[in-house]
Amino acid sequence: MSGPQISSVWLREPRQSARASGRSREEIVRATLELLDAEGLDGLSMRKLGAKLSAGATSVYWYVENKDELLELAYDAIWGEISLPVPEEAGWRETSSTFAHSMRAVILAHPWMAALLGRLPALGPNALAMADLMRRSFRQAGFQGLDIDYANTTLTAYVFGMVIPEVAWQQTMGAEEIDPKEMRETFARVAKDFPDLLDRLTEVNDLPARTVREISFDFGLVSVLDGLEARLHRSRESPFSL
Amino acid sequence: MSGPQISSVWLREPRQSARASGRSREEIVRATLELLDAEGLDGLSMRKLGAKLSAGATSVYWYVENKDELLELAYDAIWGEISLPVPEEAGWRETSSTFAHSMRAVILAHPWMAALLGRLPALGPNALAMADLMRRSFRQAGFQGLDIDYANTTLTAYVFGMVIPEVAWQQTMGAEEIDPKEMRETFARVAKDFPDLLDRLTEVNDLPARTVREISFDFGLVSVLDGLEARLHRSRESPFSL
DNA sequence: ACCTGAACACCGTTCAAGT
DNA sequence: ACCTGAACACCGTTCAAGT
Repeated sequence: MSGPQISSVWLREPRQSARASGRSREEIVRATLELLDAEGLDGLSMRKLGAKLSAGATSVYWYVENKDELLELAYDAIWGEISLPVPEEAGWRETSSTFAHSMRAVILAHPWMAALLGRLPALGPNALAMADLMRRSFRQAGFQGLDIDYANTTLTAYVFGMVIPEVAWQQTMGAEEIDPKEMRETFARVAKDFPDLLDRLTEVNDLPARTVREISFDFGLVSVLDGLEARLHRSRESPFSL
Repeated sequence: MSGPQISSVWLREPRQSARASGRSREEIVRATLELLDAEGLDGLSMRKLGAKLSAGATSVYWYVENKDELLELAYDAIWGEISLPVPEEAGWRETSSTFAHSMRAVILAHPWMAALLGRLPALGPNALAMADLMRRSFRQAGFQGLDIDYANTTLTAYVFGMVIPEVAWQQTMGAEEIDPKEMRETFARVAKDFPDLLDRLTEVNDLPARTVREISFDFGLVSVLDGLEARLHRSRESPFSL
């Protein structure tokens, strides 16, 4: 009847009784998010969370099988902060673009998310709603069958892959004020045998790093969308080519 | 003279004396890689590594400032496994494609890499050599100035973003044999309110998951390269448009 | 120059016991 | 139904001390 399953909070019934006398799931998630936002992923421990809830060190284990389940709850809660247009009105390019930018913004605002991206099952209601909407958008664009999924995966991969290093960078820079001039010198020393890398140093004319990252994000996003659009046109010409 | 720096093994002199009487860096890295490949990222601890080197629990701290430095060494060692064509001969599309596929293969072979992608500074010799070669490739393609960097970042982000979830998936599936039929039923239950997501279930006609992931990777890769190429043509027509 | 061991301040998780 | 505390088996890192 039941072999091993993917293990996820969302695949089992909450242990709570109907007439909850204990803590509610929202209460626990709220405390978890506060801890994560304040102290980062390493700052969240079951003991601290217990304390924050004025409970024992291991009380949370009654509500949650393990720490990963807790993170799943927090993870999905954050996806709830993303708001997307109606694809049938906005069109697939604008929907994709809004999706990408707003995902980026939300992750930068909750940097602990970066370490979770792609690592936790995304089966919560908010994640599912997003996935559903994005599929609608790509279907409406003209993709069919598995291509809907591939297009969505491509876009999401791009966003994940851009934002993860961006968070790391933000973290490093935020830690202590780093002198950009000195950083450049250090880099020049390390890269001394790599002429093409050194060229970059002359090319980063003094735009603020944040601006460069935003331009970079847009550059790649437009490329990805252009690439998807090109495929769309090709498959329209010969819909059975693959 | 010296403010705070980015902290990296590659930015300081190795503590070793000229006539090394102790362990060599290679020895330590080799042991680290063995531990990581055998037991994963969580399986690596300073104590276990000490034991593997027939040394005390904290001996490695003489060679390395902290665990992150150790991971930096392992990280760069893996990039050494990637071999790329000469871009001037292969052309930028083939170079990019080889880069992407071989990066993916190497990470899937060393799954612990996934958690490190984009999180550690990539300042080791192998990482720098790769970055240098990819810049050469994109410059030769016709990109100029910061666009060289943007193109490279876009491609790398795509690969990172695709591979991270793939490793997670591989991990889940490898752990215990999961019945695909049952998984599908479970998913149908969770996604019952999302019509477009449910459609996917009918579309994943029984291709093996591994094949689907490979097709998916290629789909996205071609899209990204097409998108970059489109930009290349645009900027050739009006090179000063941006 | 290189290595050790004890010690500090933590972890996640289990489980018997309480109410 | 919900919570507690002790206990287990770990961590990374510091540091005085050894050779």
